[in-house]
Amino acid sequence: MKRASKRITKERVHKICGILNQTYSTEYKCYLNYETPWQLLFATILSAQCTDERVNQVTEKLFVKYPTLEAFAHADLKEMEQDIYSTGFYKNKAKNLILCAGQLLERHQGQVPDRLEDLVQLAGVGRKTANVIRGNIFHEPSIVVDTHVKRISRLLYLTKNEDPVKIEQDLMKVLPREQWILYNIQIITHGRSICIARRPKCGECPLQTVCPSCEV
DNA sequence: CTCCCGATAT
DNA sequence: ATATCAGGAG
Repeated sequence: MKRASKRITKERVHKICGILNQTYSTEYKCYLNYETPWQLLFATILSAQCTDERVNQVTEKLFVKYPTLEAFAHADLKEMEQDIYSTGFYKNKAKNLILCAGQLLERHQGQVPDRLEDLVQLAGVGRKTANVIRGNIFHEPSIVVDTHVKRISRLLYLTKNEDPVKIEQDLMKVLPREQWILYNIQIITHGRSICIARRPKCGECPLQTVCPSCEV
């Protein structure tokens, strides 16, 4: 097959978005299960270096056992470590959940803040988690650079950077604003099903004609 | 930069 | 055995 151009042209970007929208869902629905904003925040904190499927298994029980921010804030550390054990990094995550719950109650009246500066001040919340909240809860156009977005955006030559902040800026320049949140959700779907980190299934990839890294 | 860290696929 | 999974903090 003819190698796709590495240039970031409007035509190639438009094609990429078109294929993604045609292939994957155009719903603003993430894969983490939650009922309230703070539950999405906590689920996202737990999702660091862990599959969202496992996070959902853990949070299903966790949000029943600890139904409120107050319950989290007053939880026993060792007990919560066991409750979230299988998500990995369980000591850090348990400590952060308890701390974060207290911070939400003290600083924000139990509400999840919408500003990036406030979100990243919370325990266990970095730029990626903050952008997930801004996109999914407050519907603020935002680019979420997770492991899939980083890997696949580089394969597509939409960025040459390694730094998540620079990748975020590159993608904001290139992608239409209304596509920002969708791009993230669709790329995750794509990264789990087709463009798998270990062994990308280029033969089954709908982006063959626009991906410079295509191995077909 | 290092450390945190279990579960799964290959 | 090793890479990878919706990263964040010191």
